[in-house]
Amino acid sequence: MTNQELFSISSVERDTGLSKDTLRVWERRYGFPQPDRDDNGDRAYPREQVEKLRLIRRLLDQGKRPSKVVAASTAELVAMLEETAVEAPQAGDIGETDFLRLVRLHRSVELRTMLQQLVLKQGLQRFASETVTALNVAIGQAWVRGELDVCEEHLYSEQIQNVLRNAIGSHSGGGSRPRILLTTFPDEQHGLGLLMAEAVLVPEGATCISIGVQTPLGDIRTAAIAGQFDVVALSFSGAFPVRQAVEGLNQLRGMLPPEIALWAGGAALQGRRAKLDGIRVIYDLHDALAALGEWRTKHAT
Amino acid sequence: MTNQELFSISSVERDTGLSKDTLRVWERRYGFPQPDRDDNGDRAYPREQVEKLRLIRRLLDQGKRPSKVVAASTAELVAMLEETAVEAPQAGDIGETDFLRLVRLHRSVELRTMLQQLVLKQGLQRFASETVTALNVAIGQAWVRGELDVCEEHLYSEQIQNVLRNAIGSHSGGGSRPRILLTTFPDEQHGLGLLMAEAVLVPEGATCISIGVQTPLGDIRTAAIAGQFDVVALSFSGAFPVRQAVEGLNQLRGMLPPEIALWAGGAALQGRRAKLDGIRVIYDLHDALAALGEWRTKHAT
DNA sequence: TTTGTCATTTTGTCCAAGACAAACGCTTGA
DNA sequence: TCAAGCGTTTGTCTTGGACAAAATGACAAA
Repeated sequence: MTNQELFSISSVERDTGLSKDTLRVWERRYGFPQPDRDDNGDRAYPREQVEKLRLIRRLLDQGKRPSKVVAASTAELVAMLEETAVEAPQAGDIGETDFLRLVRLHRSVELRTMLQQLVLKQGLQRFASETVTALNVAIGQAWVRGELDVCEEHLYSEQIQNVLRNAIGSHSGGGSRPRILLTTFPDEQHGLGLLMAEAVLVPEGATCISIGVQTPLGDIRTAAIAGQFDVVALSFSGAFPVRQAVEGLNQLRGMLPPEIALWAGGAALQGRRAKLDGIRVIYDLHDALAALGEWRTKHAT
Repeated sequence: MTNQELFSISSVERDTGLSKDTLRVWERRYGFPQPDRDDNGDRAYPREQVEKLRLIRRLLDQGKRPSKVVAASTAELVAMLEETAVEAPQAGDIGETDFLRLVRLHRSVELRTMLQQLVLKQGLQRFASETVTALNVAIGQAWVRGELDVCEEHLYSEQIQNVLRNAIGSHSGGGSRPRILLTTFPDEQHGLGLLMAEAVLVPEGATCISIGVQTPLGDIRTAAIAGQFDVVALSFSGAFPVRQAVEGLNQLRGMLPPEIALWAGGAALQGRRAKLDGIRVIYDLHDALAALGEWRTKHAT
């Protein structure tokens, strides 16, 4: 499968997140990718094409259209990526360069120490809402520039998780209200947003229960009712199709009893607000605090 | 997509882990599943067929052959599953019934408290190597019996992760040897095994760095060398195809410099030992301790 | 009894080209 | 400024055939 420098269509599907069908139809329509064939007539993708596909994937996630990018040259793709790169919000007390250096050099222990010190210095809430957000952007950009490999991205993600989960754990709240259920829809894989939300809400005394990613709608409803939750909070990464998010949210709103609030946040929803009756859209992590305040005002006994 | 009680072929692929191709070819060959069709002529799987597919998946993971199970009735499947159900190892200080009750009732806070108390009482190592193992089995069996839904499985997994990560974090070792890199192969999604291994090894003073799941082989090599690791440890869940594991391990062994040890553990490897020259197979978590001892003896200065 | 080789099923994945609905982006009209 | 209409783009689903890798079973040799 991973022989030498050639990848099967399954490997490419896994590595790029593009379905086999999509890969085949792009080849037919745009002439790219154009894999070799092995003895069996099966597609065999050279490494460079797979890497180009990853760049394309990135651009699609940013909203570009396939017809504009799939046929473009690698140089053009890189140019587009650097053009659309948002300027990173300042990471506050952290030298972004130093940070990236630690990730790139696999200095995992130092990386973790540094993150933990930041938590202590800034407090959990500010760390999650500002620093982690900024670091995510920095990592994303470095990835676009080809400065990181998969493994380094993983390392970063693991260490952030460790630090956040540890810090959240030490805030063991006493079960006060509201009780918030955190999760994502079935097609969403990224769970870091949930952890960041938890990090902001738990210090305020909310009881947060995360049930991880990819929960079917019916199960969310069951869990929310059985667990006597006050709020169900969903997270959507930038890659999540907006349409699907809106549709699913409205459907879930109809399934939940009206006394359970529904919150939705994440990159996919930034700038959207229409067609979401009865749903509180969370625009950033500070806004999550505002939403919590609103809920408490409304439910003050 | 998830309208009412009907699921698209994509949803079923996601929920069961069976590829679209497999679903279609089973329908052609064995007459099951036999989905309805929507207005567009697309397959629309009723909920009960999806659930039956999950039972089948479970049996396949246990080594049954598709021809024997795909055409069988639901009752027969359940019978097979209960027959092959291994008797659960005793969970030690925990009433398994009590535990399952907490998961099933979504008493997440109590669940977490109970787990944390167990860690304190048993110590992290015994907790990970005995209790968590037993609980995993209990959860798996309850799931087969249809007593749990996806969401409850997620809840359990999240809470275990929280407790383990917290406990590991408080053992912050001082960077002593060996330095162990923990990860899984690209097709492996389950990361709990990594965390359990970490929980056993960290209290012994090893420096464990987990880079999460699904790391390409080339990246593992790069990370191992760049991070100056002494050991690379891989985890394989029961669902992982043995053949692929052995092949990948041998390939990785060839890519790594000989001074870096390679350890492999997890349900998929239990009972295997052939064709793994230069690889230390870890049969259970106690054995991980033995492997650590061996390494230290060999590298004593 | 165990071990190794061979032939025979079984089984998952891949291919091709066509079809179509949903989403997009544009223009038009209020 | 927003809503509605209309081509165009685009991902997913379809069918049926093909084939290699894996599992099984039969048989011979150590």
